[in-house]
Formats: sequence, structure tokens, C-alpha cells
Amino acid sequence: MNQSDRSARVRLVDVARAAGVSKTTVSDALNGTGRLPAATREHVQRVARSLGYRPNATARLLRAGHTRLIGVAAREHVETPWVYAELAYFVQLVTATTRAALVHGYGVVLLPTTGPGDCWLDMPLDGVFVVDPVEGDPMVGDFLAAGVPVVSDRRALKEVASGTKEAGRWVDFDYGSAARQVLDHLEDAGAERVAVVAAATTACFHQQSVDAYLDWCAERGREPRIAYLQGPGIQNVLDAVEGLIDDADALFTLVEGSPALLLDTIRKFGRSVPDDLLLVCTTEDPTALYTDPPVSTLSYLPDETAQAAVALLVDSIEGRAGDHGRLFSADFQIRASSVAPGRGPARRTAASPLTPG
Amino acid sequence: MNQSDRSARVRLVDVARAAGVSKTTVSDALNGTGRLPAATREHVQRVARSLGYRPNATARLLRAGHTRLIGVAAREHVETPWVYAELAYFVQLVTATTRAALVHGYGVVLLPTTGPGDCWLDMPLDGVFVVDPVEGDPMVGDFLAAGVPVVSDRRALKEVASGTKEAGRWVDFDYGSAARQVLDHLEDAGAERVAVVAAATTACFHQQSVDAYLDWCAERGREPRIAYLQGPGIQNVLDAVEGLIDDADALFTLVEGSPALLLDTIRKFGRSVPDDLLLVCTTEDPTALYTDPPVSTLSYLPDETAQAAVALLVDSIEGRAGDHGRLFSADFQIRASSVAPGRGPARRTAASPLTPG
DNA sequence: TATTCGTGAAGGAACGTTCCTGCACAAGGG
DNA sequence: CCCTTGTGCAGGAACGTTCCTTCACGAATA
Repeated sequence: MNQSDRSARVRLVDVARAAGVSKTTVSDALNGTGRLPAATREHVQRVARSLGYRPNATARLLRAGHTRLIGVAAREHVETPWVYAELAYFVQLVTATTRAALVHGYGVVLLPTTGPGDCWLDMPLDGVFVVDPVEGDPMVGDFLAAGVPVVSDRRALKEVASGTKEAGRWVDFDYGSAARQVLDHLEDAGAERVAVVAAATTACFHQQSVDAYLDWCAERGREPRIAYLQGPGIQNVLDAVEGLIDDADALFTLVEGSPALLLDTIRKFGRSVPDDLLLVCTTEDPTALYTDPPVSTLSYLPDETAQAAVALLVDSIEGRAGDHGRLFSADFQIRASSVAPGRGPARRTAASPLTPG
Repeated sequence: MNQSDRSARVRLVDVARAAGVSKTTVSDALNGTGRLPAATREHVQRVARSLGYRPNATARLLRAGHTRLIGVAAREHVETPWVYAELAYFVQLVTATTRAALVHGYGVVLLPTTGPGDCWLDMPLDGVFVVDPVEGDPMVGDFLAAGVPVVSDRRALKEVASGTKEAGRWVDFDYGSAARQVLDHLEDAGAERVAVVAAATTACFHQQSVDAYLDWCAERGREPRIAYLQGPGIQNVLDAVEGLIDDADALFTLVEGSPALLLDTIRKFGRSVPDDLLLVCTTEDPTALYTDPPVSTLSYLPDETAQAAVALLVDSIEGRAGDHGRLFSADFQIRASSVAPGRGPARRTAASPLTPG
């Protein structure tokens, strides 16, 4: 099948033969290396161009010993379920990773998180960024064992720390305390029955957030109000809200859903934000700024995270010492949707602007 | 720097030496090829595992002659400007491409559409999918000249058709007639002053859509009402709407913007959808179904497009004949936002459902 | 004139696989 | 006992680059 292509492809030696010089000369002429007079250089370049020669990327990479390719495993981005549930976050993360990688001279491969065995190891990667791994994620361990530098969640790295010489570097959030920050804010704003919408996944972020919520409730002797998504898509988010709304005076979503649509849905059930229901969304969706009222958001800074991850990964790949990891703080933007009217700004976060500039 | 890693890496020969067998035997034992007794096979596998051997992906690829990697150039996805303007479409396209590629056993590399010269040619790709290329897109020509199979817009392929032996395959929409379909629908629904929001780019989709709109207006002797985005982000979309709204009785957006937010904005200007302003959005945002009223959408089927593109690309890569291209029709879903009340369903599209199931 | 020196270019070893070819040896059939 | 057949494995050539080493040769120097 591919034979015709294979043999038709002009190689370095073909150029060499056609130009009447050696492989070395062709290589030097085209790469600007070696010591060649301009005449020879131009002659070779002309011949190469006339033959339509293009160097074989794989061969150069083998020679070079690196591929300048990093993998990004964004579990929820590629796998079918939950695609929409967390869309904006993963999209921004992947996009920012690609951009950051480009700056460092690397390309990005979107890794399948599902798939047969360790098929990802067949890809010629210099390093991998495993975003928000699930519990006992096999990818992290596989790559580390294969000697491929990994950047991921600190917790995921710890799990496989034993037995691998290379530790892997991390980019982390303290998801638990971010959730607490939101919960405390809602409590300060007067909420007594905070409900949470979560996804049914073992991803670090969800697990830690939910655990923090449960602890927070337990500390206060309150009964947790939590709804798990039954499937992907907006409808499931709205359904989850529906199941919680009657018995809550504040809503904290851990999954992405259109802020505007959430407000619509809440309104449909006869509730009003923020008058008798406070709302905070974990989301990267910028529309939260423009709704009426603007919605308070908890952001996990995909741009910053991606940049840090790539920087750490590249350091690791290129053998520089650098940091072992970076700990970020989530960005909690308090807006009108979670400030009870007449109460003024909440105590602990009084410095934050209530409305966007 | 990297030398320690380099020399530390266990190679096939190291396993061979340690196991007291030849390279061939190791290769056969690990790949399940050749004729070896189970004992030898297991012995080699044990030694390989104990040394932590992982085959070098690049070397296998060189040997194999292919990389099982395809590139996706989604211009607007990675480049900074307009990132948000067309988000959902590109996201779904890239995601669907990744998924489809995986099914065929290929990985996906996100290609930089900006960057020095032809840096993309350094990547070891078996094929490329160039999404919605701009006019005179260099990538298409570069890859075709390099003998790398390309799937792209038919128009972009035509531009560079001369001189390259391989033609490239295409996945196409008739953007013009899709736009006309929407415009005709709006006219049928009673609109006389249809305004359009467009992005300032030379991407095929935008150019052809705008051209169709201008022609459509000219045919009717109507003055075109068109606003170009001044920059990325939702705010610019809303600003564009603001500039058009006073003088229009129908709005057709060619750029993605949150349907819910568009409705809010329109309402803010004292207009009402669909009573005195009809609205159709080009978007993949599923929230359009859930707004009040639900918003009519024109979808360019990213999932179907991606699947077809990957299938064509894989055929091309693996030397199968297959189709030269696939022409799709955009999916126009008429909902309440573009049906004037009391007028009943529009003539030409009476069969389409007015509300989602 | 014999020795350096710099320039221009060729030869060939790597990079780490896969896989084609072929050898040694044992078992079976004539 | 010789010839075939099959099994178990080793050797080494590819894949297409890059780059280190070597070499020839003319000019400048001693």
C-alpha cells in the first residue's frame, strides 16, 4: 500500500547523488552547519528544492534524542462522559498548555485517557502533563516508570512515588481550602443550608472538594445536601439543581454549567438570586460576569496552571533543576449572586469587588 | 545535561546482554513475534521488566515508517485573538477529531498556526487536518509539498493544487447557501432589515458567509447591516450587537456568543425576541436549547465533520483510494427566537420543529 | 623545499528499533 | 547413514538523519 509513497519520497542521499556531493555536505548545506562556501550551499539548496526534498522528521528526532513533543492527558476532555460538565476549564487548560508549549518550542499531543493498556507509551513524547488525574491513575505511573518526565497533581505522584527514581513534578491547588473559602463566605452571607452539585468521578478535584464539604458540614452538625450528576450535558446539571433547590438557601456548583442558564432555572422554580438563594459557580465561563446578577465564581486558573506546568515539564525534560512544584490558590471572585442584599459585603472577603470593573 | 538520562536509559541491547540472548530474541519475545519457546519468552520478559526496559518510541516509528500521529491545525483555537469568539465550535471539532483519530489508532497533535516559518514540518506527522484555513494558508501548501496527506477546505486545496502530485482531500460546507438559508428564513418570517455580526478574518467560513450576505442584500436592493468584531471576548460580541440593534428587525450572528447573554443584551436595549427582533445564532453552544425563548441555531456539525475528516485522512495515509471529499450541509434548527409570533411557521422550513424535543 | 595551517568535503558510525537471512542442531523418513 | 524438515536463535542490514573523524589540497610560513 504505502510502498509507492515510501519509495517515492526523496531522501537525503537522493539529493546528495543528484547534486554530486556527499550526505554530509547536503546536511550541512541545508542546516547551515559545517564550513561550506556559499556556492556549494546554494547549489545543494537548489537541487534539494527542485527535487522537493523534505527531511524525515522521525529520523531527525531519533538522532536528536528528543521529540519536542509533550502529551496532555485531560481526562474529561476527550472521554465521552462529562465532556460538557467541565468543558471550559479543560478547554482553556489545553489551549493554554499548547500556547505555553509553543513558546518553549514544544508541540502538544492530546492523549487518550481511555484505550487499550498503555497505548500512550507508544507515542514519542518528551514529557507528559496529566491534568486532574483520577485515583490510582495508571498514566502517571506508566510514564514515570518509562522514564518520561511527568507533571501532575501532587497527590497522584505520591501514590506511585515508590520504586521510581524520577519523582515527577507537580502543579497543585488546595482544593479543600478553596471549597471551604466559598462555604465560609456563604455562611457569612447568611446561608444555613448550602447545597452542592458535584460530578460522580474520582478526579482529585472533585474528591477533595466533596470531602471538604462533608467535613465542613460535619463540623457544624449540618446535614450535607449534595447532588451528583447523572450524566453529561447541561440538562443533568439543571436536573441536579432541581433536586436541591427546595431545601437550600445557597447553591455551590462544583461542575461547569452556564451561569445564565442556572439563573434561569433557579428563577423558574420561583427562587430569586441573591434574595433567597445565594449562588457560587466553579467555572471558567466568562459569561458569569455579564449575567443579571453577575455570578460569583471560583476559578482554578487554567492559564496560570498550564504555564507553570509546561515550565516545570520543560525544566525536567531539559535536565534543569528548577522547582519541584507550584502550589496555586484558586481565584474566588465574589459578585452579586452570593451577597445577600442589605447585608453588605461579607466579613472575611470584604476587600473583593462586588461587581466587575 | 541530558547525558545522564540518555545513558541511563535501558535499551534493547541491554536487555539482550542481561538475558544472555540476542537483540532479535528480545524483540521477538516482547512483541510476540518469531518462534520462541514459552520459557525463553518469559525469561526475557522477566529480565526486561526487572531492568525497567521500555522501547524507544521514536526508533520504532522510524523503523515502521509511520508515526500514527495526525496534526490538527485549528487556527482560532490556539492563536490568541478570537479565541473565545468561536470557541465551542473548535473545541468540539478538536475533541471529536481526537476521539475519531483514537478509534483509527492515531494520536492527535495540536498544531501551532502561528510560529516561525514552517516549524510545523518538523513534527513527525502522518497527516494533517487544517480546519477552516485562512486565505492562502501556508500550512496546506507546505504539507502537501512535503508529501504529507492533508484534509482541509476544498477551496484552500484548490489554491495550491498546481505543482503538487498529491491533491489532498476535503471536508466542506457550502457556507454561502447555509447563510442564504438562514437569511431566506428570516425574510419569510417577515424581517426586512437583517443585520449580521461577523469576525474580521479571512477564514473560509467567514468570507463565504459574509459574501453570501452581501450578495443576498444586493439582490434585494437592501443595504447591508454588518458589524465586525473589534476583538476577542464576549464583550466585543455584545458591543457589535449594540451597534446594530437599533436599525434591525433580525439578527444573524456568524460568531459564537452565549445565546443567553445575547438575549439579555437585546432585552436590555428594550427589544424583545422574537416579537420585534428575530435571532439566529451560528453556534455549537447547547444552551441555545434552554434559553427563553429557545434560540434558532446554525450548526456546522463539528462531530460529523471531524469523523469524516479523520476517515478521509486515514484512507489517504494508508494508501486506500476512498472518496476525495465529503460535502456537508449545515444544520439549521429553527426555534422560537426566529419565528414571529402569530405568523406561524415559516414557509420554506415548515417541517422543522419549532421547539426541541 | 619541507612544514604547517585552514578550507572544503567525504566516509562512516551512531540513534534504537524491526525483520530478513541463515546457521546449528535434533528428529524423522527413506 | 544421508537427506529433509522444523525449531531455536544469532547476525546484521535496514529506516534517514546528524555529526565526528579523516583526508586532500592549496596557500602561507619557516
